[in-house]
Amino acid sequence: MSNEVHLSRRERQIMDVVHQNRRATAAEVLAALPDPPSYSSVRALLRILEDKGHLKHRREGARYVYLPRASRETARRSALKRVVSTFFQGSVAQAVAALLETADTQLSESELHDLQQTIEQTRKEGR
Amino acid sequence: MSNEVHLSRRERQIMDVVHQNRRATAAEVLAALPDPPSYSSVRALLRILEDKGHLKHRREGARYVYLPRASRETARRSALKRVVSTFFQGSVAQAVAALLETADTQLSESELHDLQQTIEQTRKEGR
DNA sequence: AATCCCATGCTAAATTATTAGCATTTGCCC
DNA sequence: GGGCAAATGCTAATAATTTAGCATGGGATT
Repeated sequence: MSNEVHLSRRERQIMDVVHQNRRATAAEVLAALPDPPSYSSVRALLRILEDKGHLKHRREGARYVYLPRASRETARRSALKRVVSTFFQGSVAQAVAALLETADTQLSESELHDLQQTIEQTRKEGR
Repeated sequence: MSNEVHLSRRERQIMDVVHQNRRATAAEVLAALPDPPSYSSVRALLRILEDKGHLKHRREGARYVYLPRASRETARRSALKRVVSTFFQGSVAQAVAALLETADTQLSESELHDLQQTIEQTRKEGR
């Protein structure tokens, strides 16, 4: 095993499922995986991800519920950071602009309003 | 070979390098890779990525320069989309907010101004 | 045009990742 | 408490990825 920070294909798919659901059992992961392998394989990978420190689990009745070990905030930040640095040459402003220009996302009036507030506040805080 | 849309670990690393630089030679990819393998390995992977349709190359003097086959816009959109759906439950607004709150990014006054303009325009366009 | 340097093409071997099987454990319901 | 259903632990086989070696070709400089 590479034991690096970089996940393998399946490992990443599984982490994505767990992040998307916040938490997931082996059965849930299996159901959400593309080209799903056997139940057994999913469990093996969950164990590997836990060994590597990416997941932790809690017993819940008879089964294990897996959760990301890193906080939601941390995971979000690092995912965004990667995208901004890889695809936007580090420009947060450009990334935000691209998000806003995404055609298939309908931002509600109130969401837009909130964003303006956020930006206004950011400006005032002088960052 | 999996031939799926999902890239392997090295494949992904290499695509990231190419995206970050917009274009890259084998030597440049090698220099940018973590835990760099041999030159030969990098070239093999570049060829695989080309076979899979993720990269194309141009001859430039004696060497090949590799470029993403998908347009920059497309690549950006799909990267953002994945992050938003995986980590933000599909909420673009939350993703934008998170980008703005990232502590280690200094947004200049003028960038913030531009963003406000963009949002203003988005509101006017009624999306 | 010969030579040197640095590039590529191809292929086989080594390493990692992925998979499923079987044995065992756990919880629940009767 | 016994038995059933459904979970986990472990391990070995298979498949995919990753690697490097060796042969070959191109281009610039002399």
